[in-house]
Amino acid sequence: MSQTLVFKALSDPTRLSIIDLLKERDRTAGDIADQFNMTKPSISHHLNTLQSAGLVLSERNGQHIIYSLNTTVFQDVVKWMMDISRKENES
Amino acid sequence: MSQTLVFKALSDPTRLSIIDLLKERDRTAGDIADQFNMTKPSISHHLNTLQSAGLVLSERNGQHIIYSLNTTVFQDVVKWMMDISRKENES
DNA sequence: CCTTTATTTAGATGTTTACCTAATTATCTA
DNA sequence: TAGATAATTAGGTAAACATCTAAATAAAGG
Repeated sequence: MSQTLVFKALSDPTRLSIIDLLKERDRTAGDIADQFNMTKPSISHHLNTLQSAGLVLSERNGQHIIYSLNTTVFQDVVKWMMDISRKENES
Repeated sequence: MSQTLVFKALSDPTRLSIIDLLKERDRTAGDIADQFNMTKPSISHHLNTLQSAGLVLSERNGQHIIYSLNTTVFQDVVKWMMDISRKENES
């Protein structure tokens, strides 16, 4: 996991909203795009950014591509962050 | 705390390195700049980005400005992330 | 006060990013 | 296999970002 890549993927409001949607349930690309006032290609680009960072997974199901959260990467980031909260001089 | 602003601040390798340095101990702006192959104004800009996101705090001490981590914001992000790991359909 | 040291602000420039429209690829079904 | 539907890739543009040099601000010390 590239730390920078993950944070870059999380640094856009549209992508954070996509994560919120996927938190409820897995969704197709079109389903996700319908929730936004933005073209499908733009959403596709955002999904690709999230996937490149390892934050989401995709699986084709016939004509549809279903996106889901990859929670393990979130857990890795949590570990890194908790380690910061617990600073050297406080450990 | 603006989620997007925090992640944007974390999405740069130089800024992540600055956080690593501050994890060891509080440091002056010049001390931080000395650790990088980059001009002081550039580092100053990065510190400003981190501070705007609430990730670091600064305090003037005579000629020096001392930077430190604001761990509470990291903890807030951890909470948000842990909530994602624990998805609706799994709770 | 004048000089030195520490740091930031301003202004300029090349690169990256987010978005759009148009075109392409992949799959399903009649 | 032709037409419809789902999604991505390609190409272009405007805004944002990282970096630099030069100039400005702030404090310390002779």
